Amino acid sequence: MNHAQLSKQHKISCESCSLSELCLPRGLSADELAQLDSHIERPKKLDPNTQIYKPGDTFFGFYAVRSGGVKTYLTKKTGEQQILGFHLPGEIFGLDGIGTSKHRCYSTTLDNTSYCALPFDKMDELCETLPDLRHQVFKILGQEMNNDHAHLLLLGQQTAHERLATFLISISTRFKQRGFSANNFILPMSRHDIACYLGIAVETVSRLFKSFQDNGTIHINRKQVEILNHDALHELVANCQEPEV
Amino acid sequence: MNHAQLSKQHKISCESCSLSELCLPRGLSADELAQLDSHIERPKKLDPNTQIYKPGDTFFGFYAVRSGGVKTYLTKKTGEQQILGFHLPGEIFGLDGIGTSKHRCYSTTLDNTSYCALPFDKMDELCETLPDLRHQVFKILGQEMNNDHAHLLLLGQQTAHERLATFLISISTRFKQRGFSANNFILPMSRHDIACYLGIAVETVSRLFKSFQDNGTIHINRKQVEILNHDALHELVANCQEPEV
DNA sequence: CCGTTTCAATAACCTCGGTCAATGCAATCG
DNA sequence: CGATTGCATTGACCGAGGTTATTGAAACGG
Repeated sequence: MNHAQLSKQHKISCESCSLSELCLPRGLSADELAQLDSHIERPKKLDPNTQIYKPGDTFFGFYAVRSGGVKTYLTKKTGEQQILGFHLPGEIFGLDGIGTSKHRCYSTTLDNTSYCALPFDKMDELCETLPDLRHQVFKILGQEMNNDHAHLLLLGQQTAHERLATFLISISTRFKQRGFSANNFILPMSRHDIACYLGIAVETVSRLFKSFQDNGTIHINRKQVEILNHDALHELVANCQEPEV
Repeated sequence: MNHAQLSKQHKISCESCSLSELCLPRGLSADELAQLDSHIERPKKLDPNTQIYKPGDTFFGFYAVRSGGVKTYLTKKTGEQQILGFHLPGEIFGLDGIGTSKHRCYSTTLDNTSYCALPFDKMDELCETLPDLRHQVFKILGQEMNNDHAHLLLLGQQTAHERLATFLISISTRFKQRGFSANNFILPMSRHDIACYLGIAVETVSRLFKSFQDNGTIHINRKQVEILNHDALHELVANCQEPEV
């Protein structure tokens, strides 16, 4: 992203944002959007590996990734991380601590990253007068919960193969939603981060990427992934996920 | 629980409920409580192992356990369960599906169980006029999220020993909050359920209970647990949890 | 451009905990 | 009360994946 684009970005509103259909404004009317918009703090640009908040910090409110990517994670006292989620453009993060008014986890950029922000108090006020926004907030909290539940199923019941396949499918799907190729993309996170998200060792991630490559399912070079056999990937996860209802 | 107690229970309100400080009404004024109360459907009594809802069912709203216990879980296509949570008296469940208006998981009683219920639509209406209730709702959603996050840390980063110790401490703490003994209680769930919650095999649960008993940490007979060495249990989990902030 | 650092890949080894199978033990019921 | 059923325990075995150590390959900084 060059400087011209960036400075232009600072002037944009939710209304003109290409991510609005994936983000908080989804489903709001023009009038509602305008009210929301006026309280949103416009993109802040951050370097890779920058901490946005840490446990104990005062809860702020909604953050929405605008470009780049963010990881949220917990640590054990010994330092090992459990990554709770990767957040791509259009996705909301920062809601942990909505219950305690203090953050419980860490949040760190993966890449050059910019995000928009909406303080919880403003959101709360708006919720009083804008039922659609209130519903949207519940919806986002609900999706967050559903993501966590799927992640619990992964960590509790899936083999390492299944976990990595699930992960690749999830990333691929989300890139596609954002208008990028579903079959050719660059992983925004390190092997270490993938391992911490999936609850396996880095070495296992390496071995499995190699094994997926050896049987022709994917081609991978560093962070560049090409999915060669979409069906093979889906077969791997066929029996380890929630049945469709 | 005998019939006299039960029929008496049907007449009670949130105001007179001994669990209200653990439950949805927590922190509400008398007036707010009255408004909330009028929309709450009073305890329904269920047999053990009764399904309350399943994936695909229309989302109802808030359920609060009044007596007994409830488990919520996902399944893989092959049938294996991942238990997402055990819900003791005063705890809220049923919020999965708040995002999609359809439930995503199963919910089943562990025991003879009764619960109160508040339809989502009523809650939503009340949220418009009762800021305290709205905050309480956000708080409950946040706690739910924090629980899930701690559970993710457990499944992703803890050994089987640590998982079982964490589990025992959690149950013990929650019994204590409810006015029961922290060191002598009856597990409301089967070995199978414990295993599914912790992401380990039933056999491992048995072996670990035995090993905890052999080194004098606990005494266990079927579902009856006595914690003999509280400190030993806490030492086991000392390094595998989120540091206090 | 080279030395340093960081991240990823590979290999050898080993252990935790899963799987399979048999047995024990309680509760339930005809 | 003996038979049945379902849950829990125990033991033997073994393999997926963790651990440790080494090498390789980009990225970075001077």
